[in-house]
Amino acid sequence: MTVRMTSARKAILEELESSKAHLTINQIHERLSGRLPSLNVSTVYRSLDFLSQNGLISISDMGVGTPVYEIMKEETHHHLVCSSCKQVIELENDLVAPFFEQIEKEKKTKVITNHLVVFGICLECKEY
Amino acid sequence: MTVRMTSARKAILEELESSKAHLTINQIHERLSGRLPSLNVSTVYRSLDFLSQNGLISISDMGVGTPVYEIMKEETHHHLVCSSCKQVIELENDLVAPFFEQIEKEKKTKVITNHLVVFGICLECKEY
DNA sequence: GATATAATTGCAAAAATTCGCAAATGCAAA
DNA sequence: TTTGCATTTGCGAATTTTTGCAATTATATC
Repeated sequence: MTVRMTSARKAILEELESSKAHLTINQIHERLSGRLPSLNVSTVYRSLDFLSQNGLISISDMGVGTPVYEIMKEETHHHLVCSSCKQVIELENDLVAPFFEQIEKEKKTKVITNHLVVFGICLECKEY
Repeated sequence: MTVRMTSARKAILEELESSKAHLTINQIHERLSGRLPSLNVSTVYRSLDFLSQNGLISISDMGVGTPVYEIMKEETHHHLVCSSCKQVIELENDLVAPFFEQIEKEKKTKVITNHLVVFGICLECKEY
């Protein structure tokens, strides 16, 4: 089983790379349809699945209804999402890394959650 | 807007309560069709959504393809899922609570993630 | 470069999930 | 208990996601 870097996969990676954003399936498909007019949605689904299985992109539920996809760089990054206003707050690696290390130590495992999403209520929403 | 405890919602809660397991939508619908023969799938979807919005159940992606639902008790509980063998390992609250407290302190937020799922590679799978 | 072959894609059909709306049903107030 | 009414449900249709299979296309080998 040899892995192929096909035009669909390459285009998806490039799009995620340049936009540096959380994109939904539809956004990805739309943005690519100019370049690859015959690109089928099912191929987008399968490609995203493949890329995430291989650690090149991350899939996350950010509470917007559908999962969002984003490029994965060396550095992991994590978010707190406000369940009320949907605001996304960054969780610095310094905050998360010690927690992962603790899990690895106590459970003798290797944590590979590259994009942790924690839900909560932000400061502004708490006040009301 | 008054909230109603309807027969569908009650049945779902009871089923999740007694099975104390992570169940998929289909499992829930099947198990309830004896009691509530005319229960429609769309009602199951809507009820699960309602119950999780109101903090009575939790929805989690445990890496099995579809989300799983489970009853929420006072105590939160968390899991480590092995991406390779899909084994589910418990993460004790003592391990997770300090992390959440740290987030709350630094970000002035209230964390309401009642079922944190962290992915990784378990001890057994690491050895191969 | 050309060729062989297994991995990937497009397409159409199936399955899963969501949605609008009229009918049914809990709950509040009498 | 009964009534009034807003919430919820079932149903059918729309939309989204998954799947099987034949055609296409990347890559390894010559």
